[in-house]
Amino acid sequence: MNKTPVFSLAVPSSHGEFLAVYSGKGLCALRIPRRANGKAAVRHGGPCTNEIDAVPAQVKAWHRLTVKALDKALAGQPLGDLPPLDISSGTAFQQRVWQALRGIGRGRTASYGQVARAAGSPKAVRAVGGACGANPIPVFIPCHRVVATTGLGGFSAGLEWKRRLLNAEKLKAAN
DNA sequence: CCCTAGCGGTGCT
DNA sequence: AGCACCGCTAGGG
Repeated sequence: MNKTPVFSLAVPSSHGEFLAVYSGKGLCALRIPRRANGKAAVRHGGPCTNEIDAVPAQVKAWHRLTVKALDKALAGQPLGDLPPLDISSGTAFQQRVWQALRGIGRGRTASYGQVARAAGSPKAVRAVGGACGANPIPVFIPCHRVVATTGLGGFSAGLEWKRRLLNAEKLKAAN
């Protein structure tokens, strides 16, 4: 059972503690804290099992980018440099969707149908919802920018978060 | 406004 | 293989 090492590191933020998970290829997951208000929170599934000094330099460098970018994101500002995003855990369809999500600019939104088209499966509208829900790197892969034609649509980490993220970047985009 | 049917991918038996 | 989910949507009362 010799598997690739994975490192989980906490990401402090103004709205609670996120958890970043790194594979050998880059950031492979970003967990949003339970509570939108960031008050209590921080019971993410697994503890940060890695001793800080056991973390390779490259992961540390990636983590610095993550911390900074998350801070920007919560402020609705451009993210700047990101670590490489390792989305290899997804199915082919999911990866296509996640890739398409990255094309939605900050402060903009797209419908599930638009994303389905962009991902090359125009009728897989509902499935896009599923792929968004399975997005392992929310915020950086902006699934929060996908909204239903009738309203907000859903968000696995809680609609408060979706609103907050959209709101933050909308205010900035309105400059 | 509230149905309803149709849709495609995913994860379970 | 089958089946029941769904972060959906367009169309029709």
